[in-house]
Amino acid sequence: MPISSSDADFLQQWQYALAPYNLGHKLKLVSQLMYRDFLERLEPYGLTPFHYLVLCCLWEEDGLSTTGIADKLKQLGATLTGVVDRMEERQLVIRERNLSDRRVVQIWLTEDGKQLMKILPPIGAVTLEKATKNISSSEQEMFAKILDRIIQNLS
Amino acid sequence: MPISSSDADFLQQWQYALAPYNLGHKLKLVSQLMYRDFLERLEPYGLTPFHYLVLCCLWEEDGLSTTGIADKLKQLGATLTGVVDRMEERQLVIRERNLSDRRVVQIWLTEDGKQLMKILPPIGAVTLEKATKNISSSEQEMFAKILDRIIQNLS
DNA sequence: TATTAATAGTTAATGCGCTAAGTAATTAGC
DNA sequence: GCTAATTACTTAGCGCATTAACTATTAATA
Repeated sequence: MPISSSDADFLQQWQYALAPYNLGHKLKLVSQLMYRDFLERLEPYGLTPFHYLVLCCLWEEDGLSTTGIADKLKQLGATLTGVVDRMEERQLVIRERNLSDRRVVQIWLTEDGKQLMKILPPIGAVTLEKATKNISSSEQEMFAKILDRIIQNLS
Repeated sequence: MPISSSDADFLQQWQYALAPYNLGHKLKLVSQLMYRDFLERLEPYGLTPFHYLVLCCLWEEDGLSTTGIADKLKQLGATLTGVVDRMEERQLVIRERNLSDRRVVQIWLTEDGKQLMKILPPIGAVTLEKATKNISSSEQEMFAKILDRIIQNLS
């Protein structure tokens, strides 16, 4: 049974909500394309974009708890467990139980993790600049503000 | 060894590239928040946002090949294999080898898959409207155009 | 001070998403 | 018309991401 013309009319009505045209899919795509580009640039270091996110948090404030990082990045604790496991294997960080509250696990940069502070941010900037090369500062600013509003709307 | 003031200066220089403040992370977050919201609304149907994407493609053109869908959604073929596997298990689609080119696998909607055309688009629209409730049409239009430019830049 | 509730973190199961390698089938080049 | 290259798809292995259930610890309360 082919799609009838009344079905086509129905779809037309909702076109703004249909992939691959809708905003949600475009956002997914942009996020994914930036992920792919950055992942490729990180490949020589055996790191992932998520490792970079966690390192950024720790460069700003070393010794954060698992929940502290999860909150900062708005990610789930269960996700952090796996990521920090792999970062610990790669000797980027070490885990340490907080003595005054033994439920808390604090995460500390190793010397390797600290050294990457000089290396990774410029690499992240390359992906960012490739993505926004023909977009003016004022456009980028407006764009970022709309992203913030959507984050508010859905949080 | 605490972060020294010269390290702090260095980070300052790259702040636009550092999570959780940079554009890449915000884009990831928005994409993720829309995914979560939509996934929750789809839960009663046992579907995922990716199933919706594939269904949208087939509602527009039934019988697309695996590669046809992958291209439309800019996803990798290997990803589609798994997603279509699960959609076939849930009897949303069936796979069929193309007789004139037996490398090609065509994907056809089942009756269930067709029926969802009347149900899912309004649900997707709810997530979309929640995300953009306080964003004017002209802002949304500009926003979407910037997304398209970034997609071009990274494709 | 026992009991209960809340919090921090982990584990397990499932579903994307990536790369790399593998299998068939088809097309191009000689 | 044989060989080599290309194309379509699948598989396997690993890294997120989500939910739900679970352990350990701390806080709240009767």
